[in-house]
Amino acid sequence: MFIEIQSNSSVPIYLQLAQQLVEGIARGELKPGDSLPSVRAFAADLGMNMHTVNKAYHYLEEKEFIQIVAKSGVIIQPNGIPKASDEEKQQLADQIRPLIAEGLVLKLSEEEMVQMLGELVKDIKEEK
Amino acid sequence: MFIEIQSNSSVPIYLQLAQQLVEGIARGELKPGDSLPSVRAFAADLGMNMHTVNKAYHYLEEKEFIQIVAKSGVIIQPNGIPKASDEEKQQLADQIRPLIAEGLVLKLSEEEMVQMLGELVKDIKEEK
DNA sequence: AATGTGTTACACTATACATATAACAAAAGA
DNA sequence: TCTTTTGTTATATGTATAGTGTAACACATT
Repeated sequence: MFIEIQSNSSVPIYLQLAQQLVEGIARGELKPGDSLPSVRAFAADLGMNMHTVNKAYHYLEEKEFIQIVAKSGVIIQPNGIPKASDEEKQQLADQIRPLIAEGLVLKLSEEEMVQMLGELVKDIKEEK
Repeated sequence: MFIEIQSNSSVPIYLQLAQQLVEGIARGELKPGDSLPSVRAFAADLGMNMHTVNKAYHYLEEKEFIQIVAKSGVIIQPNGIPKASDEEKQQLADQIRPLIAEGLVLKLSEEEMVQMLGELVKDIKEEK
């Protein structure tokens, strides 16, 4: 699992970390029950602070993508991650909506945006 | 042009305003050359501060969606907004990517995501 | 001449982000 | 049992963003 953090990005590094772990799960590289590094070990590995890793972990726990077992460790949701609820779909739609609107303003057709989506899915699923 | 600001949202209100103006442009409700309210009038109308409206305007100017004519007023890009450059497409893709990954983790198929996209396009384009 | 415009400059509060250090209590391993 | 490791909690510091408030400036517009 290779993590790349861009310190100059406007995306907070705890979020970058969480998002890349999500990609790891999407790619199947991180499977249910797999354990993640301890907050201290991961922080040292990535050259960031313990609390920052901890924040990424809690962000993912909030989404129920991982389980944090106090004083033991962190694992990928062992029972598997259930299919998106209506609420989760709505949340995703709410976040994508302004980006779609921007695409429309930039005169991208629906077909072009569908193609972009397809390329992203392909790119995420590719082992790299 | 009806603007609805959710003060409890984690999305900054200047961004909410900018995004809804973008939707207005995408919908064709705001056409090239149309003038926007002054920062003071808009702020008073929306119950927010002048600087907050100003921030939204500069956000849209940065994207070249509007033109700010100093000491005169603000208008929608009069020459029309050009089609997305490769860089703009890449920026959009970078922003959508983590959302697609999350969708995949939530076991949404590519088809379901394409359908979601289609519904968003339809919804944005609808006059309401 | 008066009004309206975006701009700029302060000041202030609140929150988010990130780091640093330290201590705690319980699980895990030797 | 003893030691290490674990996530948790607490305190502190510094930086940046968000949002509001007030005021003045210079230039267009009317």
